[in-house]
Amino acid sequence: MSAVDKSGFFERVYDVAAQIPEGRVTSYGAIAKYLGAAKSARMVGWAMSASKHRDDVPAHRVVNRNGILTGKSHFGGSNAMQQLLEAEGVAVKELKILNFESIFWDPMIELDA
DNA sequence: GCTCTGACGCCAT
DNA sequence: CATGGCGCCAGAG
Repeated sequence: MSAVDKSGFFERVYDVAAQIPEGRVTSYGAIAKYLGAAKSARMVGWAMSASKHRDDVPAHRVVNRNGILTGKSHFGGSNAMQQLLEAEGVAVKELKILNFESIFWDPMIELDA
C-alpha cells in the first residue's frame, strides 16, 4: 500500500504533478498525454481543482499550453499562484510564464514514457 | 439515467 | 492574425 492510491484518474494526475521539480512547470496537455488521454487535458485541470486540499500536488506548477496561469482564478482568487511560482524562481509576467520552454517539465521525457 | 459544466487543446472560419 | 466552436472524460445536479 503506497502513500498514494492510483486507483482513479485523479490519483494518476496527482502522481505526475507531485513529481514536478521545484522551479519547473508543465502543461495540462502534457500530463494528459502522458496518462494516455491527450485530448482530455480538461480532465487534468479539473482533477487539479480537486487537489487543492493536497499538499502533494503543486497545482501552481501546472499551466496551460501557452504557459499562462489559467488556473490562477481558482487559486484563492488572488495572484497567489504567480507569487508561488516566482518564489520558486519562475519568472512570471502578467500570468504568463517567461522562458516557459526553458523551464518546461515534460513527464513524457523526464519520466521517460 | 440524462444533462451541463469544466484549471484545455486543436481545427475551422 | 483573431475569434469561435467542437471534442475529450468524468463528476455533480
